[in-house]
Amino acid sequence: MSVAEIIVDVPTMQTNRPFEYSIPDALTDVVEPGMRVEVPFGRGKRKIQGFVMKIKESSEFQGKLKPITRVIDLKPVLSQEMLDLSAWLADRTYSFQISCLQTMLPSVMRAKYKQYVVPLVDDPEIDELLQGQASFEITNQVDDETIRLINKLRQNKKIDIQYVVENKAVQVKRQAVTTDLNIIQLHEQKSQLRANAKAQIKLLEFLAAHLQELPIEFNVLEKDYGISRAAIKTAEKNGLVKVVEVTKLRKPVGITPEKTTNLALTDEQKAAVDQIDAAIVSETPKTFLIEGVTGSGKTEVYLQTIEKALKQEKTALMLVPEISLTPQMVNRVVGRFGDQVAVLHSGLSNGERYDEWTRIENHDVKVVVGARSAVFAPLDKIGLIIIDEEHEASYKQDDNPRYHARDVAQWRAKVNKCPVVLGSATPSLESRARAEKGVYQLIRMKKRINNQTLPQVHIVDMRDAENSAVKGDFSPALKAGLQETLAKHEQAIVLLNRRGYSSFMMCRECGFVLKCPNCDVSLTYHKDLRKMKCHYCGHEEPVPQFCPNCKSKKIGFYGTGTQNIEQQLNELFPEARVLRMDVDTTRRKGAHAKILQQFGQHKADILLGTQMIAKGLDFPNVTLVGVINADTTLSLADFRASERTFQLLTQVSGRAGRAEKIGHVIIQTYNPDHYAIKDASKQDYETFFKQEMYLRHQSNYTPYYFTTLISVANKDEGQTLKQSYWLKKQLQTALSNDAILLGPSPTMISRKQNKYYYQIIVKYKHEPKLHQRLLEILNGTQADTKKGFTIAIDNEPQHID
DNA sequence: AGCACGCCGACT
DNA sequence: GTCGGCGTGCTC
Repeated sequence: MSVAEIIVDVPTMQTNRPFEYSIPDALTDVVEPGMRVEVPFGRGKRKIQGFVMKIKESSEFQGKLKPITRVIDLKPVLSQEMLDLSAWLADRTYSFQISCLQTMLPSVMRAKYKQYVVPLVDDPEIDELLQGQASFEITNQVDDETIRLINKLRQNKKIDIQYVVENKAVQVKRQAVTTDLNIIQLHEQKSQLRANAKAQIKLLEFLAAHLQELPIEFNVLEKDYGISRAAIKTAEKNGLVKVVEVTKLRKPVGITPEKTTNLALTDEQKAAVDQIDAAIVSETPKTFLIEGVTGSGKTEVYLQTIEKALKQEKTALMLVPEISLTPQMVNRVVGRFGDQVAVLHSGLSNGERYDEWTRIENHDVKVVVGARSAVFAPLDKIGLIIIDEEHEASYKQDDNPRYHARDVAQWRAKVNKCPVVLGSATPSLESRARAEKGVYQLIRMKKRINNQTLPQVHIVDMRDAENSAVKGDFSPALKAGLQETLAKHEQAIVLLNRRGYSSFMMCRECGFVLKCPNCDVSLTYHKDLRKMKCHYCGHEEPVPQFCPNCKSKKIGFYGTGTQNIEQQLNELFPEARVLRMDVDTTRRKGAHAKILQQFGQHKADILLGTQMIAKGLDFPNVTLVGVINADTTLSLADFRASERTFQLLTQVSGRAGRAEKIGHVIIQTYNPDHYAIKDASKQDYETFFKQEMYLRHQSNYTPYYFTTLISVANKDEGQTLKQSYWLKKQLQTALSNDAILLGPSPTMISRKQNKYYYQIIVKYKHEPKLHQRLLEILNGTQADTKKGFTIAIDNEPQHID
């Protein structure tokens, strides 16, 4: 009898390993690795879902193996590649393998557990509970008293509890018509019908004409061809047709764009395509980094290399940040590859997402475009993986499993023997540094296609007298720029750089920002303590009354909202139509795309928004981009602050004047001399890279050091601190003297949902014992998790807050 | 997660 | 003495 190794759906540290089950005779040859099965688990009668990882002939287990009770899938839902990936991912992200397996599948495929009370004897108490029903479902809304009653009844063997594992994924089934008759038989049958059987004749004619497309759904026949249900039923009764059920995949609505063909390539594009094509053909799993200025035509390179992969009978995966997954972007890919493309974006309903997943799994598509989680698309024989805007922080998932899509892509590339292409105008420091070391192959694209000129960038020094005298947030220069743009009936984008809700202190006189003396990051204000604090080392100092640099009293907290700016715009330009795009106006599904569409159709003159308007949009009529406060990201208490600022400003500047009109960019800042702002205004990535690398080196940050962040949360602050210090000690004993251990320090919002948060940061170069120790810590603190401790380990965090 | 086992306090 | 609190440990 064969045995299956199964990862069970119990997300705890102690069950984070395979459990063995016997495969009953009836299921031999049915159970395969990658299938989901139902198994009994624990002492009770509880049944849970599990993933079959491996099948073997015998077991070492001392004890009696329980049998698999049921298979949930007819065929495996995960390939061997994905099963292997789940193990690697769990280890790397310090998460449960079951969570990794679950995240690879569409959310509707997550098991749903139900419990029912089934009566065993007649009893008045049971009757009251059942209310005349045959069974009673125990949901989490059942009150404690009823639970107690149920427990009592169970102990007295008066009732039983039945566990049901449900698969939520439901495909829409529709009735359809088909026939066994061939075309000649259909014509024979038709001739035998009475002349007044009009509907029957029409049906048979229709079938004869559409034999290739059978089965055809009832509702299509009814709506598009006027053939009634009654007519079909009659034909079925006479044995002319058959009625079958088809599973209809919900194809997300979308207008199929015009078919496009390859564009002519510039020399730079051609060189890029050639290098990548060569790697596709030779099946070399290396990583390319395309550093291409905005407008250098990266997308065309992606499209033509995807085409190459398809020509090699391979598939392709293209990842794009969620916010740039706009119709514009999608249409470019769908326009080139038509219905061979599946798009996975957040706008899909769970059902639609599942259906797209099924289409990929069935090999109905060859190209997948999607955001972060699309990296788990069930594609076979991948020939190319592209990650556009590779520097985007959203490629890292910020809850468990905390994976980075880039790492997963590279893992899959190795298995599939295919290249990975990372593309960005502003690569992340990590990636660019790896290219420097020759780990990645660097491809630079310095020229904009059609020799488009770069926009003219004006940096406005907000410390100047004429600017600091202004009441609102608009400098005279920006006001004049907007005025002029409106007069020419062109459009403008106004960016409010607002990230997080940290409040830091800045002097409006000299631009000085209060920083930590040890960590070189800005101090943030902690309301509860009324003090300025550092997130890294925990250093704290009182709130200054005057600027430590210039002694001015104009030092204060910094931060403005989009609504406030919108109001100012309305007052300054009452005739202008302003569209606001921020978290409030884009909460509804599809709202984001709708706003952009409206703006594209020139239904507004000014688009006002936060980061989300900076990404990959192409509006030819936009000739002015204004940045209200370039410094906000700069002053974040995060070592990536300069990098983020540079990226944002470069991206947003690229939005202006993409057509024949010259673009203008106006950047308002209190730090006009800061390298991130200066370099961004010149779109000079290389200079920025060198400067930033120097500073990262000075202060021991990524990419010179690896970072791991360990955070603890608990309702009791004292307990949290105690736990944090214990953790620090545990880490210390595993680390060499070269590692840097920071904290524990409270997080930016040290209290969230009545829980206190503390974090420890480990910076290291080579610590072979660290990984093992972190796993031990997770195991050792398992019991504490039950007591309300949340311990999270984040490998290479994207932001530290 | 659930469930059992087991060791302490407050009740018939 | 026993009922039941929840703290601890195991589940193939």
